[in-house]
Parts: sequence; C-alpha cells; structure tokens
Amino acid sequence: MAASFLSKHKHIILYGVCLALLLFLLKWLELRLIIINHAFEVYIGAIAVIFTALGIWLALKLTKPKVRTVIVEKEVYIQHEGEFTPNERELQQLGLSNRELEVLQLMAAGLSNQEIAGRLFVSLNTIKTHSSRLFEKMDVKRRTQAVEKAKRLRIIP
Amino acid sequence: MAASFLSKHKHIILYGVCLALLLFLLKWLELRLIIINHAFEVYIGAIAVIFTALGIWLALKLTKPKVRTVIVEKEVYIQHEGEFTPNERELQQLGLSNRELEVLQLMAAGLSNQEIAGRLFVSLNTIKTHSSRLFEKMDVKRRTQAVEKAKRLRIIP
DNA sequence: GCAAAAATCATCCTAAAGTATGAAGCCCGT
DNA sequence: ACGGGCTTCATACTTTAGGATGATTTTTGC
Repeated sequence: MAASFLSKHKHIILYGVCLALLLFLLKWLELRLIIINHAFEVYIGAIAVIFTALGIWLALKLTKPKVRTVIVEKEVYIQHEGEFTPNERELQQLGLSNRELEVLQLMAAGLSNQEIAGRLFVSLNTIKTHSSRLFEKMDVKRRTQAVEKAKRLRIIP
Repeated sequence: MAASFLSKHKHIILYGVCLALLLFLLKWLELRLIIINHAFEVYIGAIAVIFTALGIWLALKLTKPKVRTVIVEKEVYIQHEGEFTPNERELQQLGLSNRELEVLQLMAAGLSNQEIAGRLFVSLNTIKTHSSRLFEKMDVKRRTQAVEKAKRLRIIP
C-alpha cells in the first residue's frame, strides 16, 4: 500500500524534496551570508533555471510514449482436404446409379469418354450410354454443366 | 531572417521574457514592500512552481510526442465459402490474358463455345482461338481438364 | 514510333461428345 | 414367372469441340 503510493508518485515526491532542500539551502545562506540584496537576481535566476529543468524532466517522465497498435489481418484459408462428405439428400433426389456417379466423378477429373471407358473396363459406347442417362437425370446438356451442377450440389468434391 | 529566428526560438525567447518580467516584479515589490524576510519562502515556492510549469510546457512543445507503432498480425480464418480470392501467383505463372480467363470462367460455368461467344459479344472462332491458347498455357487437352486444374490451383472459384 | 502481345476473325479439317434407337443379360421385388 | 431398373454393347447420325494455319486490327510497353 505505502510502497505502491511511493512507487506511483515518486517523481512528485522527488520534486517536493528538491524544493524543500533548496529552501533550506537559501535560508542557511541567508543566515550565514547577508548578501541577499547583492545577488538576489542571481539566485532567482538559478532557481528558475533549476526548476525549469526539473519541469522538463518531469514532463518527459510523466508522458508515456504513445503506443499505436496496428492490427494486420492475415487471411488463412481453411482447406477442406480429404474432408468431403457427399450430399446424400441431393444424390438420392437425382437418383443417380452408382455407375453413373462413377462416370460423373471421372468426367470432373478431366478424363475423356475413351479414358473413362478404359478406367472402368467397359466400352466407349457404355460410357456414352451412362453419360446420356446422367445428363437426363441432372437435366443438363453437356458434361461441363453436369460437373458444375454436381459441385454446386456437393455431390462430388 | 530575423522573423525566422524569432519563429524558431520563440519558446526560448518567451522563457527569457517571463524571467525578466518576474525579476522586475520582485524588484518592484522589494522596493515598495519590505516583506522579503516574512514571505521569502512563499516567493521561492511560487517561482519554483511557475518555472516548473514552464519547463513542462517547454518539454511538451520541444519534444514531439513519440508514437511507437506496434504491428500485430492477427490470423483470420476464412471459410472457403463465398469469399473467393484468386491465386494471383498461379495466375501470373500461367500467364493467362484477361480474355482467356474470362473464357475459362464461362467454360467452368457450363457454357458452350457458342454461348460464351454470345456472352462476350464475339464470334465462335474467337472463342475457339482463346480456348486453344488457354489449353496451351495450362498444358491441358480439353475443357474439363482446364476447369479441374483451374479449380485445383484456385484460379477460379 | 516501333515491336510485341492481345484480341478478333476466317477457313478447313479431325476428333470427341452427344443423340436416337435397339438389344441382351443380370438382379431384385412383387 | 414377370416387370422394372441397371449394366453392357452396338449402329448410325448430328453437333460441338479442338487443331492447324493465316490475316488484320488494337493495345501495350519501351
């Protein structure tokens, strides 16, 4: 309590002590040397200068340097790597067969019909048939539309 | 010249004038009222306080308030939904022209070449040319590959 | 002003995608 | 047993996409 009071107001206390000491010194000099009338102005000037310096010092101590905090927002994208869950409701709504979904996924991956056929060990004709059925169920006209819609409905990642 | 000198050192000049005035005042009081012995301490105290205040004022005027800037980086997690920002680095890497990017975006939206042409008020031939250039730059063979790659590289949403 | 890049357009041709139609085999529910 | 859906495959045809080549105009950067 008392320590904290001292700590908080140590500058003001120091100021008071200086003032008291100065007054004591002047009183002492007044008694010892009767030269007040002679150098009165000198003393006043010294006092002024000393306490101006004290004031400056106090000002610098009391005024804390302002701290301006600038918050820079750094955007971090949350990756959905590997955490895709198909929208089962939409899947059921569309009524795609497993094979049709497989073809759709490979379409979205950028494979040509012939490549898809090879991947699934069936003929090109089979892929064309599945595509046709797929477009019908999804009410689209071409593969890019199918892929776009499938991603939008979260049927494929 | 003289004006600039005055302007530069106006605080110091003011300080000097105050000091002179104070000395004059005290001298005048000393002559009129012989009460120096009686209230000497009071005067000294007053002088001290006045010039301390002057000092503080001077300090505040002469020293510019220091402002320390602290930069705090705050990570803001952004869900990929809706707030898409293109990957400029990858875009620059690929060197797509603005028109090529436009065509890519409309491809990804499921439009046919003829539809894209209509949308951009150009001919079908122009779209085919842009597509060709686009596939070349992206090192892909067909639109589905272009779209898949563009999404993967976060060039399009 | 000049060169290069971008944008636009064309022609000719090939490849791939998409449509229509049909058929056969398998599986499951009634 | 039968019907419906799924899977597979075929043929013939049309439409769209993609490639190659070339030209002109506009824009951009030095």
